[in-house]
Amino acid sequence: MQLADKYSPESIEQKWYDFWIEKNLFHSEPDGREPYCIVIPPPNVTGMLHMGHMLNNTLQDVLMRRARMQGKNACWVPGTDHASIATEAKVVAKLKEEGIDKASLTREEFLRHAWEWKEKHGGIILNQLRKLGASCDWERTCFTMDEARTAGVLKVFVDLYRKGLIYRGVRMVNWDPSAKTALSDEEVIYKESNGKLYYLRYKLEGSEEYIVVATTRPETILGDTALCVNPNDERYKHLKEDARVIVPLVGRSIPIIRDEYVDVEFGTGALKVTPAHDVNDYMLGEKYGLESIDIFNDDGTINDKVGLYVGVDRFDCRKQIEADLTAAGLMERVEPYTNNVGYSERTGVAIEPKLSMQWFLSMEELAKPATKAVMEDVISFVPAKYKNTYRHWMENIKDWCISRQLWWGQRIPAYYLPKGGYVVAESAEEALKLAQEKDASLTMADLRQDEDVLDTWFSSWLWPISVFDGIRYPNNPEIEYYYPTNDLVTGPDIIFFWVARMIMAGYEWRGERPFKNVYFTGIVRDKLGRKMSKQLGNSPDPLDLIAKYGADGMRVAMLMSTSAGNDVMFDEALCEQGRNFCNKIWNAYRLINMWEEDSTIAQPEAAKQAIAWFDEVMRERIERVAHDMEQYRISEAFTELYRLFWDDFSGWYLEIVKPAYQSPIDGETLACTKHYVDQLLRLLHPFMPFVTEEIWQDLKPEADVCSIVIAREPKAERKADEKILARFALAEEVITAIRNMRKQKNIAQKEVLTLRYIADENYPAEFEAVITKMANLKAVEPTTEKDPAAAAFIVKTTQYFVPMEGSIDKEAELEKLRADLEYAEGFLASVMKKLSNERFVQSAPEKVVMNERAKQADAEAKIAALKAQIEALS
RNA sequence: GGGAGCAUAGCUCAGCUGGUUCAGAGCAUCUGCCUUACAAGCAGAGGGUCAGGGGUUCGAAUCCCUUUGCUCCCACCA
Repeated sequence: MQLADKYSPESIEQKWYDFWIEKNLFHSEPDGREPYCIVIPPPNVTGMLHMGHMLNNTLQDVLMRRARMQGKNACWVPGTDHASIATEAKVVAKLKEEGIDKASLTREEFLRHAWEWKEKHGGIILNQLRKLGASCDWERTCFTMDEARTAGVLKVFVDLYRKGLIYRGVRMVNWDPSAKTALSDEEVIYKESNGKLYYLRYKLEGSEEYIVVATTRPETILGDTALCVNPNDERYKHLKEDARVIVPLVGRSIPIIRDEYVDVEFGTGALKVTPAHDVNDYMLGEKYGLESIDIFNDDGTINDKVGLYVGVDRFDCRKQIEADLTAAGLMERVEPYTNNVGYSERTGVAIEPKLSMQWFLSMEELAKPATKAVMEDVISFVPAKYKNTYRHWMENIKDWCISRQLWWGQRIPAYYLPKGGYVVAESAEEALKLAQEKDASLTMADLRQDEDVLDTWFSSWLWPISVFDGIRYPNNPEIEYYYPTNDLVTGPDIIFFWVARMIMAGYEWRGERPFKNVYFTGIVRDKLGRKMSKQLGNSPDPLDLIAKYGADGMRVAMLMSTSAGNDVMFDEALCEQGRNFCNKIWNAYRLINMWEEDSTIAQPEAAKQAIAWFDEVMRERIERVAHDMEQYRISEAFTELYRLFWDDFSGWYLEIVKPAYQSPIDGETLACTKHYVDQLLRLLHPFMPFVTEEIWQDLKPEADVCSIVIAREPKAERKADEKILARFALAEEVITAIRNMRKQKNIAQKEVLTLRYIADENYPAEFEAVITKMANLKAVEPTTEKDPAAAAFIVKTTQYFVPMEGSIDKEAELEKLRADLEYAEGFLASVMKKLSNERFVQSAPEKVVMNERAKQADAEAKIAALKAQIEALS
């Protein structure tokens, strides 16, 4: 086959992906082999691929493809998440564009629109993953809200309810006034905001005295039902036990209560208490039996409870109240103030603490086995530093608010009865049966299902089980075979949302961990260190990058810059490097492909030597890569292979065995070289699937294996011979020294030279042919005498001379030699200092001391050689 | 307020149980090459007080303390 001189990914990637699908190489069914399974962190069904997905899925694909090549039954389950709030918000926005108000629709109508939207946009993201080369088992694609998953969720809800872990009640929750739903604590993000601290005057009833109260939220005075001071505060000791104050503007009379909760140091030491709109105030309200006045509508506007500012948005109201208080002389002063305000993770609006009726899941018992599993490394976290974070959260876990006031999601399977009370069941039919046990006269029409849906994470926490339908059918062969899964690759930002809860669910419904290892990736940042975001516009479209540099190039960029738990500073230059590497691989193959075999010619000595060496290099590198991968040092593993291919194979091996232009190559060398290419491609394939497949298919080393996807990973049958590697390194040094000399003395590479050496044990005689070829020498000769007319250098302890035509610059040579000598002597001195230290010799391990003695011997030999050369020259 | 982590070449980072693979890699820079696989390349070179200070040790980039600077997580005194 004629190959183009540049690798062009666009023409081959689709071809091979289609081929893999056609051959069904990514599909897995339970069989006798060892399973290797990853469940994908399901992206939002209507989402688009971003750089974070790229990183995450590249890593997963590397793990998958490697396991597959190890002969395991590899199964990567893809899917999407219905993402209740995010998707509902998108659908609402889209309807609004069309002039449709959500409020004007029935639940059924809205859901029809939502499903339509899902059918249209859902799955785009999964197609994008194919472009990356993701080897998912697409036949297994799941959706958190499809039939099987939904049935599982309902079953779990009923199960937890019957176990008494799910309860319903009025609690202070995080209210999102934009999405008009409650949120879990995890969905609230606290950010420092520049606000103001307002000092308001509360007039003491029956007196002209004012009590000044500091607050950041003056609009909540509408809901004030008490004022609170610390009982030990001298400033307020004069107040009567039953003293009352008048809420400014509102005119309501409220009691003054005394509680040590109030910080004397803060503000004026007086606190206004609004039980409906502040968590701490709520607790005070409970304690002292205060009235709770909810002043907000669900959308954050003021309701008509008080009759003031009705319908005004909370932030407008704050401004108006500030003005009105000032006008009424009730505003003492206003100070700038920085405090933390909670915002909704999804809609970005400020959260309103709100009392409301919600469903909760009691977490304490669920957390126990899950905490233990991680702390005892039954499930191991990579990097381990996240164990602490995890433990802290788990040990202080709060009940999970699982109800959402949305329509897009799994509807809570609770059915209310006409005369009060409710039943919980997986279906309306079962609910009716339960209801009829209470009251035989009830009919379906009497049941009213709860309006709320469940938190999205209430379905994703079952993911490793539910993708195999293991909730509904806990003994089915699939779940028995694939569960527990092996690795989970995800970001640390969802450690609480998802990872922790999956672990809890795993133990609750399988009595077993859901996965063995969790690999936490970092966040992808731009080269300035900023998080990539739509708002900043600093996030490149990954598909553009793939189009420009190829999927393999893109994958390399991700791999080069990542290590577990560390953020990725993304720079497009990395993609370029990735693309260049593809091209390097391509051209190395092109070279080999051009060679013409002549089985009658003898194998050159240099080629024999190169093969002897490269066999060991392969062994060593295979082992190192395996070792790195075991520890999830994926970036390091890849870098090893990058250097192996580029430096060792292309830079050294190929240059050594390369026949002269248009000369044929001997059969044995060609066969060996092709074997190396085959091995290298296999090693690289998990990282760079497309380019390796393209070349492998051309090479066809195994007639009965249709794709490199299912070819076996190379193994080192024994440990590498360290001595051969070390000896070759000496030869490399000699070659480099000669090249250096050419450069310094302006001798063209083409000009052939002679090398003389004074033989000793550090002369790599077994690689003499390599040296001859790579340094372009006409002869290599042993000698016993120093040649003053030659350029000289020393490698380890061996002296080398390159006779020069014409004179050499004696002074320059001498200067260099003297500098070397000085360095060597300094080095020897530091070694001797250690060795003459009795305590060192006594306390250091024998190996270390031996090493120092070897250093001493080497340094002494080198010094002797240097001195000899200096003498010969001067 | 509590906790965790980071600081090594211009940039991004390795450096695993303290000791010859200890000061490294890639990118960038500089020099010389369009040498018939690859200029998306080849051959070379320069560049670091391992954040500052102290300690432990025969020996510290590595362990301990401390200062400074940055990042993240948790908590939320209005």
